[in-house]
Amino acid sequence: MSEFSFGKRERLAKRPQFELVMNRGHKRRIETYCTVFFLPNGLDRKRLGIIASRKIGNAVVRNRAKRRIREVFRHIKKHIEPAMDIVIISGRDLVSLPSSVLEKKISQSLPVKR
RNA sequence: GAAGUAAACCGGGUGAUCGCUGUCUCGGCUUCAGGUCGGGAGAGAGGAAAGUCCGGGCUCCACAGAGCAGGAUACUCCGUAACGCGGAGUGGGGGUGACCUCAAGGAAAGUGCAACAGAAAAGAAACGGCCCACCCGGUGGAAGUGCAAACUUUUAGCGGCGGCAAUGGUGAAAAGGUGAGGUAAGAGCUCACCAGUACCAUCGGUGACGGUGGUAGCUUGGCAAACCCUAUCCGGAGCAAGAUCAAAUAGGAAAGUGUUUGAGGGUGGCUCGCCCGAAACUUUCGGGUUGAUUGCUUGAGCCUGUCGGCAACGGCAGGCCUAGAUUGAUGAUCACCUCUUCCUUGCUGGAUUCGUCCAUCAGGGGAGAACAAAACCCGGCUUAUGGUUUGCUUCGGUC
Repeated sequence: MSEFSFGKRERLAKRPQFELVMNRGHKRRIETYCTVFFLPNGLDRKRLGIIASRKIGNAVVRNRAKRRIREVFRHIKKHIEPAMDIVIISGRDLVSLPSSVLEKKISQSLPVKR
């Protein structure tokens, strides 16, 4: 697997997994753009889940938000702590933000690889 | 050129890098199937994918059956798997016109409704008003008879009985309109013309209907997007349908009903019917699941040609395979091109209050590129939205 890929093994898929991270994990808000939760999972890889509710817009906007977060995660994932479950809740203003700025803001809020 | 009207088409393109989801394929590891890792090839949202408003396919409920209830539709013919959809027409209404538009059956089956205004809103009666010819009663005048009281006749006007529905500032709507005759006054009461209704004949049309001629009573209001009546159609639920596999709880406790005289279930309105059911079922308490595969994309499919048809559409021949996700796959970055708009520089032309302003062309820079994303699949409708082209109409200008 190449260093920028993002396959199914690296995703959170089920509702209980989401709830575990959001209840037990650390929470960081990045202004009005998004909210980040993270929790060590004891596995050999990190996993990402994205929530984009109907509040932020219609289906097109929600898809766009998910893709942008996924894109950022692909770029920054080699820098951050492995063995971590991460949940990102997209906010309303995230879509209008340039990706370089978004990438910087998210990577600052996550623990760096030791 | 401007304004309008109808229809058709497109839904940014190319390249590079990284990445996502299926399919096919090659190789490694493991293996009962298969899984996993890496590489390659090729595919990957829409005209509305949307709203979920109609209609169907498909699946299950019995083979989809009867009655009631309920719902939908409502000019004609055609198209279609079907429709509440489409096409072509007919008839109203609107527009100078191209064209647009119409929930377009029944109001002498019944029940109902009509604010305000108005005398009155529905078997035209009451009220105001008009008339008083006929019948009756007063009053005034005239004439006659009589000494007189009075009586008779006639006339004018009033009232009663009665006649009339033309008139009554309204109103969306007031019982055909105009003219003439007629009458006490009037009235389709009668007549002429016009409008409308019904029926008959005839011609054209598959038909809705239209043309022409005649007859009738002369005319019977509006609303059925009020109930209703008539005709036609509709069984219910939906891919979380349904099927298979695996795992888990396991045949737990209590109460009730019942074993052929049949409990209970299948079923989303009710009744019947039908099917399952020769034994279990229901309720409460307690416990446990809520995974994987399939359904799942070859279909009323798309394209091209040809034939039939005004058209919707259909027949035939050839070719093509074109998304199948499930926290839900199409994106990000960069470059160039296309379009729109703003700023700026310059040339040319025009105007000028000499400050500048307007138009065309060329260069540079910035910003923007709509509406909106499949979720079983089709046919429609509705709504949202950026453009391009073409036909036609009206008005204006030039030759």
